[in-house]
Amino acid sequence: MTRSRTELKKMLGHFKAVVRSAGVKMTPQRLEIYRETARTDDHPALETIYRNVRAKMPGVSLDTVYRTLDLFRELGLVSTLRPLPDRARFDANTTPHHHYICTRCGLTRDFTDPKLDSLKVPSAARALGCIESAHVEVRGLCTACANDKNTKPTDRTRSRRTKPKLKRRD
Amino acid sequence: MTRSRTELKKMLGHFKAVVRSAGVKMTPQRLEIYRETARTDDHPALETIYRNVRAKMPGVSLDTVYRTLDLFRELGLVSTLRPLPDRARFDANTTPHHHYICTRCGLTRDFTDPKLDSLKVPSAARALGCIESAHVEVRGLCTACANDKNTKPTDRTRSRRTKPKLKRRD
DNA sequence: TCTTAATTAAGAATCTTTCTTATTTGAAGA
DNA sequence: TCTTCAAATAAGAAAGATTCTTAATTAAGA
Repeated sequence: MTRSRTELKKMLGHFKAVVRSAGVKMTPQRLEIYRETARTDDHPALETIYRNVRAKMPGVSLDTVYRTLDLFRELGLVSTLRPLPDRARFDANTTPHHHYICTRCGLTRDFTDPKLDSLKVPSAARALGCIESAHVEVRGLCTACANDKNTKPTDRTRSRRTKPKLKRRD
Repeated sequence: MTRSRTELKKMLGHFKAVVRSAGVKMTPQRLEIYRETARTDDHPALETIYRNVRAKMPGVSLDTVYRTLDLFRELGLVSTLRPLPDRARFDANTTPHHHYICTRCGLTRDFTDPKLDSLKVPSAARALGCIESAHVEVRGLCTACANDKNTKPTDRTRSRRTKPKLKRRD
């Protein structure tokens, strides 16, 4: 679903303000990658973004798209439907429950709550198709990560790319 | 968190019943992979399961773990924290909203609902760490997939591995 | 026990993600 | 506007994750 012209303009304005105040450079690549990500509400996969950006800017490298989307995520400009990077995780608990996920180390814990279990799926969702399951996903910084800056990431074999520190202003 | 012996025994019973009624073979590899997945509620990544299974059965191949967990998912014995296979998807909408995800084609749609937006995070979740966000994830078969058995998967470049059809009994 | 289709191991192939290096460039200050 | 330089980029290599191919093994029904 394509976003309206006015909505897109508003988002682009916000994008530019965030980039400026974060003290990172505004490049044509970043502008185009943001524009493409914001163009629709389809939640495009990275490969789709890459393909569409290249149609306009043939020289853009795949690595730039990875780096840029990761930067956008740090700046809060985009979110990902799962913590990136992470792998699929498996859950043998087939009873209704919900998840708490640490955005830093990937720790994933079940929690239950009677009120949430009987959660009503609104008609806006039911209109999209049949419902198989509904659960709440809570994200945050787990206690261990909050306490210890050096906690080892859980269940993650690959280390994060080293990035230059963001110079935050104001 | 290790599951209690009684709970594990109950889950193993369920596992065996499902395998039998689905008409698929019970193999030592499957039993061990299930046992390992059900042993804790840590939501292990595939690589963790593989490592632990190999400690007991050194010959098991990585491919078998992939195939087996995918089978378990089809049988409803395990769920994954994201539809498998899929890639990270990006979302430039930074306002509160929720997601509907089609388990077949990966279609991902936003929906909003005032009641869900003001969703209270229960203390069971708050005990695990600080809260950055909370949203509802609804899964099901989207209208297009329900209508058309040949809908093309959205935004997925790789085709699923061809699998033998499950012979369902009863 | 015998038979056979399902399942597996092994390794190759493919795809995804990250890293290294050399080059280019945005933007702040002269 | 010009200069400067840290930040950002392209290109390709490397590493890692996932799937496929093939041949051998095996679970489970006859």
